[in-house]
Amino acid sequence: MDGRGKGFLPLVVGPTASGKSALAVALARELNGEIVSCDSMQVYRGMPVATAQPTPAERQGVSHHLIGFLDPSETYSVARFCGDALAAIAGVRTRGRLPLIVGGTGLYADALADGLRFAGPRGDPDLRRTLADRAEREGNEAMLRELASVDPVTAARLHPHDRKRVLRALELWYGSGVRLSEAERAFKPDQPPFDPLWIGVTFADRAALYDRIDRRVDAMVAAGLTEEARAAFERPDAATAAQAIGHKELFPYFEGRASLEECLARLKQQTRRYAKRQLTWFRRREEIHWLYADREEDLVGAALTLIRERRKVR
RNA sequence: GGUGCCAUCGCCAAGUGGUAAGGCAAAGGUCUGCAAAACCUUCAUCCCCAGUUCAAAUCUGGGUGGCACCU
Repeated sequence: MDGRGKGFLPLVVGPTASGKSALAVALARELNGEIVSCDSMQVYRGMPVATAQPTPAERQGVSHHLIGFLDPSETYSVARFCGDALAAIAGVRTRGRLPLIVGGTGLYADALADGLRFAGPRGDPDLRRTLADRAEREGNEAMLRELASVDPVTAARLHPHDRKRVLRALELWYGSGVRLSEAERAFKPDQPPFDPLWIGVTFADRAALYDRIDRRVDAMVAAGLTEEARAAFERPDAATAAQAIGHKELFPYFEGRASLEECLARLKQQTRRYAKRQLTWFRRREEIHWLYADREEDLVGAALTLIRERRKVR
């Protein structure tokens, strides 16, 4: 044993622009660690500004994993992330270092920390498309009714407008004869693979967070966001990458339908809403030790204390 | 100073006597192989005062504020 326990896994989470990345780098330097990003959009290449990937200067020599390694034409998913993250973590441990998970994609963080298994049936793009076409013609209500006849448990908790999830459940049933409601249980392992330490970073004052977001968008523009977005506009990304906030908001400007100012205002607003959603996601995770960037006099010190105390206990 | 028009939630905006549409924004929430996505919920008694009326955001008078034009 190296004294820190095989499965010890600190996770730094929180809304965008809260200062997660900077904190993580400081921790990594202090603890001989490497960073494993937990961000569904930073995985992509060609959008470093929009997704706020840490620059070489910001990384301060600390190794970062799962950032900018994937072509935007590829789709990504929780399942792929878990596989990639597990491999990255193993690599960091091999080097005798401490892996630090950092990122704002709550679903990914949860899935990784809880050790969700995705050994079951994969998605079926063709079937998915067929179902989507049917939903278009027959309506959401009809699709939900159909789901109710094969998987009443899942159907009961879904709203008819939530087409994405209704179709996903149907896809699973028609593709593999598995009910989503039953597959769920199989995902969670009895023995969690890690001993996670959740550290949340945010601002006690919501307005302060929103202000940080606005300023960061301005900084992105200064760093070349417009040029980056124009490239994406001219060569549209596929599936997952196209969902990122940062490029698509500027498209109306390129199309001459709105001013740059209007688009940037929209971009800031979308980012604020995203931060709000992140907050609701993480808030329900009670184990998170929250640190408030606008309250804490020494953020890094506070986080280090949390980590060292946990190690002592073990 | 005069004349005219206007005054409904943070913004836009329906409603011309019968008990306040809608959109945007905001807030709260959901979330298990697209999650920076998708979805759900909540959110005004109508500028103020007086009057007419069974009943007024809707009519009348006065006040206040804004816009336009005139001197």
